[in-house]
Amino acid sequence: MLGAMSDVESAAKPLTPRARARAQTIADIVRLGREHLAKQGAAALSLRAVARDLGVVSSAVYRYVESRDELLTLLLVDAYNELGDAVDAALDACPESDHRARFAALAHAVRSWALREPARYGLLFGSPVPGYQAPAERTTEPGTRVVRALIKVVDDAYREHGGTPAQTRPPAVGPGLHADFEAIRAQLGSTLSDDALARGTLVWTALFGTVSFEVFGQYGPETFRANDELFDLHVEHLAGLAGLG
Amino acid sequence: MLGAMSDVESAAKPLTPRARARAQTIADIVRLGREHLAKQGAAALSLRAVARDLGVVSSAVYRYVESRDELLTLLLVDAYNELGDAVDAALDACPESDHRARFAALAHAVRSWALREPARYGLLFGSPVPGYQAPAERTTEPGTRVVRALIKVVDDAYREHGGTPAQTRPPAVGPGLHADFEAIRAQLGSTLSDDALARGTLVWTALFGTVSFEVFGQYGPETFRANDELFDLHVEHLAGLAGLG
DNA sequence: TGAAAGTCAAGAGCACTGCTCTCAAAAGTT
DNA sequence: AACTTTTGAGAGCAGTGCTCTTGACTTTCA
Repeated sequence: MLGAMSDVESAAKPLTPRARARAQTIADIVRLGREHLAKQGAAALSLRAVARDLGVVSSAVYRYVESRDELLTLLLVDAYNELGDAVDAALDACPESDHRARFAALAHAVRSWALREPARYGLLFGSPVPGYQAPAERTTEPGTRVVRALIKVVDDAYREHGGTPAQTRPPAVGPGLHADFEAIRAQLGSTLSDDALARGTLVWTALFGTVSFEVFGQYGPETFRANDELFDLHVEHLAGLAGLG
Repeated sequence: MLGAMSDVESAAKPLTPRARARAQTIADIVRLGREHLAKQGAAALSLRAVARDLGVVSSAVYRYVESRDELLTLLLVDAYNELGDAVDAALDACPESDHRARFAALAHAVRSWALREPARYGLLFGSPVPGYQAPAERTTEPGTRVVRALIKVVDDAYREHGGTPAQTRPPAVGPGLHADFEAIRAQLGSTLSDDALARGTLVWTALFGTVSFEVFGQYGPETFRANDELFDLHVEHLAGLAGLG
């Protein structure tokens, strides 16, 4: 889709009927691919199945999409942009000045999109598809939209009042979550408070989030040379968050 | 491996030569599967390739392993236990009393194993393999070893002195990481301090870690009913960590 | 208008996958 | 020695990505 459309756009000619039909077919392929991706995940994405749904023989789709990996790249960019759009929309609906609310909006936008599109989220942030290497020149720009938005939020906050230290009063735990924590305490024989368990689960998931980013190469190829130091810092903060003085 | 051995063990008979050979063959299959998994990832794991390496025709391996999914389960349990062993070993090498050091040891054990075995880590904590559903009765016990160890660390600390509040003095940033942060600031036109960037990256990865846990179902099937509340709490803490008062 | 150029879908085919079935040989048991 | 169980081989089915050739169609241009 992107490739074909940019070809057409760069030519700046009125679309010939043929070019229109071609762009439409590629758009259809991406749409069907997205549906398959959403249903079964990236590893199960099959060009032949897309061809069947398109009502065409399997070899025909190769006229429009170079390979399965090419389609995967199209879908990757597609998904990154949809997530980026969701985050941008959530931020736009927030007052410029309330930085905490803006962060919360960003976080919730990421989560709702991920829950709505688990397989596509998995393509972006899960284990890499074997044998597939995303072409950086096409994926880094859309792939960094969320981080850039996050940095802007934090940057704005610091520019305004130089980083407020974390509040220490624990946020309130609602009844539903309290019941979950009760069950966990019973199951594991733990005596940790609701607040400690909330922090603990965050430390747990954050630990694996940090490790996953490094293992799956989601920081970007050349972002961090001092990965060990970065991880040590993160562990320090997580230990503090867990309450391990 | 597990199935066969438990059959033999439950019979409590001395191993017949045939049973010995069978157990050995299954062990070989798991070993070869682990090698393939480590090289190409779960989605590319092929029973036929394993059969070739074993020097046997493809249908023969079905005498030992019910299906590809069955082999995947074997490898899943295998990986969980190796990670669990690594964490336990790291904890055993730590003084009982230094809870912060124990947490750091656990974290570093997870990270080194993950970096050593990226594809197997991906099987455990990446996007789910399409069409494969891990049998809970065989995977939950080994799959929860790390969390249980983590909870024990935190529990011990709280039992001893009731949860020390997080220290507020920022940990020192080394020269290597400082250079990385300089590059990031230059690239993004940010003026955030090293400490703010360290916290920011942790917030970033932690956000996606938390979302991934929920999307990929790594909390366990029935652990949290109040997922929304839990996420809100996590966002609160992350906002605090990011310095968004 | 008519021929050349460009574009397209179809089909066959290759090498791979998971998995099932049958059959004969090997191994263990009585 | 006869019988039973276990095992490996091979064929086969349905699926995959991808390539190549062939014939038909559309656009362009003289």
